[in-house]
Amino acid sequence: MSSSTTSSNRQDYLKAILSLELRGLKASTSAISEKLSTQPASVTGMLRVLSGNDLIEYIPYQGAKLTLEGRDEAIFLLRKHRLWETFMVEKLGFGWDEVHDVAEQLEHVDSQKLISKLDAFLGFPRFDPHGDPIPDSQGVLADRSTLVGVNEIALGKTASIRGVLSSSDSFLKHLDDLGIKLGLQFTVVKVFEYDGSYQVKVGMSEEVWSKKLVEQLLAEVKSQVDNDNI
Amino acid sequence: MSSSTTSSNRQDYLKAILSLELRGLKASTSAISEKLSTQPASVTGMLRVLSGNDLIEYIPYQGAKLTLEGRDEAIFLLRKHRLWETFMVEKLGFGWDEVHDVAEQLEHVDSQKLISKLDAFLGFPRFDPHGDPIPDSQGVLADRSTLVGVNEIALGKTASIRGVLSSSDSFLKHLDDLGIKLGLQFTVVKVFEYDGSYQVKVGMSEEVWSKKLVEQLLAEVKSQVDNDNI
DNA sequence: TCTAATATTTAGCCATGCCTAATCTTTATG
DNA sequence: CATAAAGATTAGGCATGGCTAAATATTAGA
Repeated sequence: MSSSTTSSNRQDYLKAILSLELRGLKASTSAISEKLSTQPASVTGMLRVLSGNDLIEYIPYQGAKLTLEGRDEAIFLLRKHRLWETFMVEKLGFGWDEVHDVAEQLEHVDSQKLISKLDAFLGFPRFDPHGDPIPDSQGVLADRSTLVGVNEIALGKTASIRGVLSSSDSFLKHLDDLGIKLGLQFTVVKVFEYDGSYQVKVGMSEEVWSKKLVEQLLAEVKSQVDNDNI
Repeated sequence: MSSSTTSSNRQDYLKAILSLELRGLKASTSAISEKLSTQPASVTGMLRVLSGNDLIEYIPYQGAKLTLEGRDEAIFLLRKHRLWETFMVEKLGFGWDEVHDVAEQLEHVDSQKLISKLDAFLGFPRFDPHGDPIPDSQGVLADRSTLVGVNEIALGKTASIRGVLSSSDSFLKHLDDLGIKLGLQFTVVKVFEYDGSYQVKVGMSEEVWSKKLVEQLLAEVKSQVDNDNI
């Protein structure tokens, strides 16, 4: 189906390197080893292999850089991961804090056709349940700058949740407990400062969003690079 | 998620053994090796391992038998395989001749919860697109004896396609070409003998079902054991 | 700049699963 | 029942991808 011949294992390395590059960090041996929970010595061995396959450029002691080919493959993994997460949340009713580990497995299923059909089935979503952009079939990432923080919404306006800036399990669980889901429509009822930060009261029910929640939602879009859901 | 700790590789062995047992054959070294396209010597090695894990009973030169535990695991694989196939055909619009290989990968994804949610999403189907029964969450296989062959349907009656008795790619492709899909409703217009076999003309369009098709659909349910879609 | 701390690589090993060749067992046949 | 053919197992390797310990580079601090 797909032309990929890279093993699931090696794909994990490509993902780890992409994740580092996306946030502007150097893909050093130790950074990769930490991401994958392997020993640095193991990473060195794999970097040699990936380099031999022209998936990365690797100079000893200097870290790794994805080649175009390696980047394409890593982006496709990202696409698969985020489409599967979207599927699980939107269609199967998973909580968005539950889907990462399973998507981690699903993304290694090798079939171009499966993914393009899944994409169509989901209505070609541009963002996943965490609000992270889903690469399209050409590997292009949507621009998230069209999204605004909750604090930017005028009083009385109606909007809906498209994503969050942190995908820590505890935070997502917290949102679930508050009844806040992806796609939820709400009206801004009141915005006020509290304890040096914002509180936003919305019309979806009587809850006042917690301070922590608002902080997360207020964060600048550029802080997104800290959130890799890869 | 799932309690399974059996590697994908070993799972393939369990599936192969189940497939043989379901059709009443002995799970001999050579039979397994043929199913998996490995060398007999490799099978011997793996049977030792599986036996050590109490997934099979293995007596050298005597073949393998699944233990209860091994059988449960193999049945769960069958369940996953057939649910994924159903998903791909019913929801994603795949042809039923295209889904086997991908399901082969998807079935190794390890999450009980994913499968029970998928099952619910599909409406707890009892048969997959090939008409093979899908084990329920308790591992119980539905009884296919409620299905009847096309020749058993009285003239003028309406029925719908629930499955076929052969899942060879060429046959499924042939059905697709004729516009015959799972769930298709039709009315029996005419049944007649031709060249020693049956032809059935149905009201779905002007096609006369081909001799080969009719033979397949006429076969007795008990011949199902020849058809393993595992 | 020289050294100490940190990062990286090399060397040597282990486990998983596969393979071929050689050596049994079992089964089938005269 | 003896023996050949067929089937199964053991022995010895190979590739992948991990690990630890030891050696070597790089970087940071005095």
